[in-house]
Amino acid sequence: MKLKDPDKIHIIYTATLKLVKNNGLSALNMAAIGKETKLGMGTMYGYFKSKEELINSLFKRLKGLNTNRIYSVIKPNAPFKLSMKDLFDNYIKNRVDYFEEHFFVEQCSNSHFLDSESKKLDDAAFVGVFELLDKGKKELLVKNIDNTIITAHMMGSANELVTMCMKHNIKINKAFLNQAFSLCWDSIKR
Amino acid sequence: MKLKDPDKIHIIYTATLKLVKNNGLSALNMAAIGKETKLGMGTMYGYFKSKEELINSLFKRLKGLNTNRIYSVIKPNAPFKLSMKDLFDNYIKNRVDYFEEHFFVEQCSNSHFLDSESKKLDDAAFVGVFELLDKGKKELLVKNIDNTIITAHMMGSANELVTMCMKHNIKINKAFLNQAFSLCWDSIKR
DNA sequence: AATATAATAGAATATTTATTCCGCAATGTA
DNA sequence: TACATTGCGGAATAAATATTCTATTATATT
Repeated sequence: MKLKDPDKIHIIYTATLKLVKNNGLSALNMAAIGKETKLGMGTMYGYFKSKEELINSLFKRLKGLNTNRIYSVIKPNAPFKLSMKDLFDNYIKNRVDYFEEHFFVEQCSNSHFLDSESKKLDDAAFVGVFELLDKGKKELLVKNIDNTIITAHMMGSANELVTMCMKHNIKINKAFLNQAFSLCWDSIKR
Repeated sequence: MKLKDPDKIHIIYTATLKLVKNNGLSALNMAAIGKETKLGMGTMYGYFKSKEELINSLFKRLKGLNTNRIYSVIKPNAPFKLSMKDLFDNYIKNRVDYFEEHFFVEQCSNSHFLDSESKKLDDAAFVGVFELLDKGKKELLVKNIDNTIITAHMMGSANELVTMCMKHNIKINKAFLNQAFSLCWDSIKR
């Protein structure tokens, strides 16, 4: 007998990300994935029982990966401002390096494709920032403003900066990161 | 003879916004619009020659409306910080009051539905902020950081704040606006 | 009120897209 | 090498959706 090719799922994922980046989630269809991967319909449906399952499966995988990647950078006993800067830089670097993935996740978040399990995952991403902010507040380094507001402010800023850079083809370097972080730091510092 | 009902376009627009808010752009279909408006297919196709034209027509209308609404609040000779605060408050109020409209615009921006004309419109929205920032820099009130970065920072922050409020059902009041603005102001002030 | 014209509803059709099905190919096992 | 089993491609089918068509209705004009 023949065994399933362990690479095919990855191949399908990669093609899906590329297609969504180029045409948006709303234009994604199985025929296009088949063309891009050079796989037959039957093959794809051997790995995913529907288009919806494919989308949700990829979404969940990416959510997990990205959450790990982002927080892994915080060093346990580093001073607060440094942790903040590491997190900020890493977050932006991540958004750029894995642009396609983030774009896909964003498109899914506002679509009708996500099942309830995926939607849950979609929420629990900010926890690590909250913890860090609490530490900063304890040390009287951070304004006494609700974590939700501060987090929205910083994440929103970071996301929009990346979107803007991708749009205008701006290369992100140290100087850029320092300027961008200085805006965020000055906004939250006590 | 009978004349076209001048309200129908508006009725179709309203239903479209509602449906996209509830189910996302990718789930929008003409049958659903027909059901929501209680109009027949033929009627809708009397006003729009295709689904694509309907989407683009609504997109263009909203882009124009919103750009006007946002900048109309700036008083010509007000001091810089006050102009900034007015703009900020008004922008957020606008995002909340016209949530459906902004959501629709956002969904369209990342879809394959927009024609080239719509895409152009999609860009030219930040000009007013740039002008204001230049004024602030001339008065040495604003950090000497590229306008694009500052604007992305502030817009990103404002947008995410609104998204967050809508998600957690947080009511936006004066205190909230002041806190949110204080973050932004401290980040850009020299 | 009668007529002509255009709007309208919704069924019929065309188109697009998801999913299934089946013959063939590949490869583990004996 | 032969067999059994499962993977695979892609045509066939099903389902969803956009668009057109036509009989009917409404109303400006006379």
